[in-house]
Amino acid sequence: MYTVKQLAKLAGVSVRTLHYYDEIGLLTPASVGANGYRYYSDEAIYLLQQILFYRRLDMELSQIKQIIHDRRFDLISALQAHRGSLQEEIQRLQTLIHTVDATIMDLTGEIKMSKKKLFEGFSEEKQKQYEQEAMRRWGEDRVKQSTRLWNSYSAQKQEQIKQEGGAIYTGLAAHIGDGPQHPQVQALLDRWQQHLRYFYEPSLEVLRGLGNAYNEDPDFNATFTAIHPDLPAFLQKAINFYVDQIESKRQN
Amino acid sequence: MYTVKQLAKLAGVSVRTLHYYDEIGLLTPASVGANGYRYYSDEAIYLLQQILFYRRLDMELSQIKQIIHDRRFDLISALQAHRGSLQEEIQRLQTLIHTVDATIMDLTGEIKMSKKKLFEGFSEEKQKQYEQEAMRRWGEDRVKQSTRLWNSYSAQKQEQIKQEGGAIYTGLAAHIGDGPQHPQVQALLDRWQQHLRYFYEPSLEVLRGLGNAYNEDPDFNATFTAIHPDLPAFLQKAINFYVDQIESKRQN
DNA sequence: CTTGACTCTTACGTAACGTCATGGTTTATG
DNA sequence: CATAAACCATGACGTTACGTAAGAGTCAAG
Repeated sequence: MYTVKQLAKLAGVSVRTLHYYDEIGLLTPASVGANGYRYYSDEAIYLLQQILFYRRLDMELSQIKQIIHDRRFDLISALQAHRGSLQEEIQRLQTLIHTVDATIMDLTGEIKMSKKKLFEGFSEEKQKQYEQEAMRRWGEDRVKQSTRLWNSYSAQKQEQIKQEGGAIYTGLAAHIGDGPQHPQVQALLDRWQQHLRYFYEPSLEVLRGLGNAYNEDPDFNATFTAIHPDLPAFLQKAINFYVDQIESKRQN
Repeated sequence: MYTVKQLAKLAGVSVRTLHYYDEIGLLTPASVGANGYRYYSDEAIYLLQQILFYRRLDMELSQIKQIIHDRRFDLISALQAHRGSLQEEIQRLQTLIHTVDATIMDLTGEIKMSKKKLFEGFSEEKQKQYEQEAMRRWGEDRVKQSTRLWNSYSAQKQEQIKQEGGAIYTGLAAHIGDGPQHPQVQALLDRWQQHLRYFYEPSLEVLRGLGNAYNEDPDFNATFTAIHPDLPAFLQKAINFYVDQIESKRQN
């Protein structure tokens, strides 16, 4: 038999918590003395540990109550449903982060750059729209040249190139956790630069432009976000670091 | 001038919300009539929209109050700090999901399989511990053979092999969003099977064992989780699908 | 003047306790 | 055995951002 204080200390919770759990019928003492004192049995330790386990998973006490006391309750389904809501919450937070990023960029004025849609673009109406801006930024002949270059590929080759582009982006997404300066990230940017040959002469200027481009174009943005919600911001940082690095090497 | 109802309808919030915002001094009416009615000016629309924007980012009203009313407040830093807490929350939820997964697996009895630590293992004390279990499962000579094989590589080659392994895992992590049955995932598992040649004869049985192994071994588990929190569960599903597919092909 | 739509303030409910406040009980000590 | 320290109890308020009445006053239209 344990008093509140003893059980609380054993389980590492507060006395108030035990009072509350008694109040809502989640964990009731085995007996109550004539003085009103709560006395808990050994079983309470086990139950409390279960409760604390589920609580750590962010489950609501009402649901824990069912899990613990209702034997017919389908625990697996409950856990799976809980897992689902955790996933949804993560999704929600990730879009929030994305909005915050966009807001920060908007405020710091790191915007107003080029437009370009690569592995899905270079075709149809959108292309013309991008072309105009690109011509202004990079000069008419370079753009026309790259368009000719692209059109010279077979449809199959074009598809293959697009896939390669996609692989690079997903590869970058896989290393988001490592930070933009990670060697593997820089290596992928190297690959990207090579990849850009399929479209035009891959200057660092163009690369930097692409890195900043997503912010102005919702479609471009959405493309990267679809791969990974953090990719746009990550890309920008990684490219900036990459280009700076190469440019400083050149100066030496 | 707008009454509460009018402003509420304009902004898509409840009257109670406006009352509350007035109460905490977040959005006060431009004037209050002798009858006690609140009258809001056009500026309130603009302010309210700002408030609602920050609210959508899950910021607390007290902080929004500072942002809106305290001109000296450092908005950028606040947003960055907020971004940080969102990130932390995501991290926390991801580890929760992982725990939930482990619990579900534990309950459904999808456990008790092999142990093996690949691109970080095959060295030192841990190896012996794994070896014993492996011998029981896969037979003594096969294990000894694989150990001999591994030791025959140069240190540099071993490093390279480990890196290749890592690349495959990060590749898999990049496709988590596509689901375990995605062609690219299956292709990566193909590569994995090839990769396993560096260690031993890569049977499907071994592959399936690896897929299930993470659950029993915290270290193995941690290795994959470090790459991507969802990778362990994802791997297991993907491998099962992959192995099933190949085995059914064989039968035909 | 009535009716309906609108306004106000007051206040409880939400989740899971933390934090007093007040008063009774047990245990240790002199 | 008296007293103090430690422990027990219940009650109630505070936390966040409102939702949801309740009760009462106000305004415009018919």
